[in-house]
Amino acid sequence: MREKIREAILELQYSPNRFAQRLSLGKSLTIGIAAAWFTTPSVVERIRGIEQVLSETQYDLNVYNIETIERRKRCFADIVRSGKVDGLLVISVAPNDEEASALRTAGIATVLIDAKGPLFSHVAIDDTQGGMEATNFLIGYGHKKIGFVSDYFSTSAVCNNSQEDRYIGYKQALEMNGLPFRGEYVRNCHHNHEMARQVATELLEVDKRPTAIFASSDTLAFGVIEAARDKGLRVPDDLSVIGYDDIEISAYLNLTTVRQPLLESGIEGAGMLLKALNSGNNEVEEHVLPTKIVTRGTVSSPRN
Amino acid sequence: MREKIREAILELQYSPNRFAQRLSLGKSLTIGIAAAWFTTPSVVERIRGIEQVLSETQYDLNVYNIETIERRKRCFADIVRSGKVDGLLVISVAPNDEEASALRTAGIATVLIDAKGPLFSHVAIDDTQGGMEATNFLIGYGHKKIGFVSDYFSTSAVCNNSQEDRYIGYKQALEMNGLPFRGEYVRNCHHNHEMARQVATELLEVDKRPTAIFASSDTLAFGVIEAARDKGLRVPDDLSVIGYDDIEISAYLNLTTVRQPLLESGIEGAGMLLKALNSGNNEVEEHVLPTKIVTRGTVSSPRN
DNA sequence: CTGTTAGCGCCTTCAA
DNA sequence: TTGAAGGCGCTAACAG
Repeated sequence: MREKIREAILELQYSPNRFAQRLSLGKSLTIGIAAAWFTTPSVVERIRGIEQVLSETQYDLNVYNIETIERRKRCFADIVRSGKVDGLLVISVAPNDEEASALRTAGIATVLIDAKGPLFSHVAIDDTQGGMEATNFLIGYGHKKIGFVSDYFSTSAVCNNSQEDRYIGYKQALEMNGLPFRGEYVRNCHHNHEMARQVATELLEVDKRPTAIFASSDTLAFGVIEAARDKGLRVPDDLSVIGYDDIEISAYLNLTTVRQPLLESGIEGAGMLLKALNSGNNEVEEHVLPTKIVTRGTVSSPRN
Repeated sequence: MREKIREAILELQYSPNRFAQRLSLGKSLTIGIAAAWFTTPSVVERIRGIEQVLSETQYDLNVYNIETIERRKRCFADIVRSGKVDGLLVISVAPNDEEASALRTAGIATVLIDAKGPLFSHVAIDDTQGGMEATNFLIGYGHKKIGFVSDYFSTSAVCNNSQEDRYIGYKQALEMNGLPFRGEYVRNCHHNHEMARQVATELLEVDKRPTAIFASSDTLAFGVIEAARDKGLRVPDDLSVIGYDDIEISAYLNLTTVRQPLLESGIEGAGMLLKALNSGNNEVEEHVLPTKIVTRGTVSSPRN
């Protein structure tokens, strides 16, 4: 008799109406991704990992763009109120305290990717470690005057601590190796290569200019290289440059850089969320993914 | 009395349960995007345009990834069967006849972006025109031996005719200007710069090598430039190169290229879909967006 | 203009 | 094991 039903299901191509299911179950059967997903290719790559996992699943996927602070606020508020999603993946953004507790009390399982927060499970990249490795890598080549170029820390709208963590790693590496920290070797700018070019130009005019620069993203690294080119400095002969991210174009431009496991971060994050959703428990789990140096052509030993 | 209800709504923060609404209305109140959205930055940019429009709307947004032919099939089948979406935006892919009529009979309003199809409204880019303009641009500089490098036409999984259209434009421009078409000036390869580098290398070894190459995408153009560099040819002095797309990195690399209105295509497509959804009529509308040449540093007059 | 009711399609509980 | 019924929250049609 069960058999008969099974046959009928096949014959009629029956599949349950999701909307009725949701209404009846009081669940949305949907997972949300909140991300500033148009700002950088890396976010897209993480989303790709998530999608890879969730497509094997019954869950629908809703994507929310939180590029501006206003949209971000609206998005979180909406999510809590509407019950649109059973689980939420937040990429490269840490919800503030208010948002976090709202999410928590609404019982929405939440996993942070590329961000940390005390209330939520997260899969973060060890940016401090990555920054340290990058700096150590330069030191290993014999550099002693090492500059650092990064975004402004924690831009208000959408932020995690990755920029700052890389900076911390940079400082730690200097310290570990008994190298002095010099404030004028550190520059911040908005996140595009043109701005990086400007600040790098200044940086290269400093007294006892750096022989190597660690840029906290590949995009910035390209600006640094432009600045070097402007001044007639050859890379890596006169100036070594290491980036961070390993975006697609970096291979083409032969940039030595620090790669973070983007796809994997999405896969892991989605896996964690699924587990939480299935088990119903919401212990906070912390995963930290390692970075890896990709050696290409923009780092060498300093001359003289 | 209406007033009382309004007050209560505000006071209780009431908002209707979307799932119940959907069930009752028999509508999904959702718009789907079907795209191979991880393959190229341009797709992401189009999605961004769509999102910009739809975020002002009551519609939810569901994104479907149709990177492989199998997923594509499953996606369309699922969409028609499940009634997951009221409207569908398809990016850079033309549904085949079977899929198209299924969509049609299921009454799912569909708009194609960067693709054409007789059954659906679409906003397409005039790639033939763009290919013609690029070629004419080179001819305008005095080039007579012009090569063409592109993807293989219509890769099976996910395709529109853009590559082929650009090729047609290329041929038309030659013809219009009384220039001979030479088969050995045309090369196809898979879509990455490494492959382009290989075929361009061959192309540059041809008897009476081209003095200019039109690459049907910027990524391929970079491969062409690499090939030129390998052979000690200077760009643009010894070889002019024009690309297509104007992806972000092209400005950085100073590539002369053809820009297509990516964001706008998303905005327009979403607008058309909304209009169709609201009016209920499903006349086929055809929008064609123009391309524009971005003059930078990789094209000059041929030497001697 | 206000109030009531049936029904959307499913799941869960309880009765047979 | 199988069947019947109530309810999820809303909309639409109808009655007062």
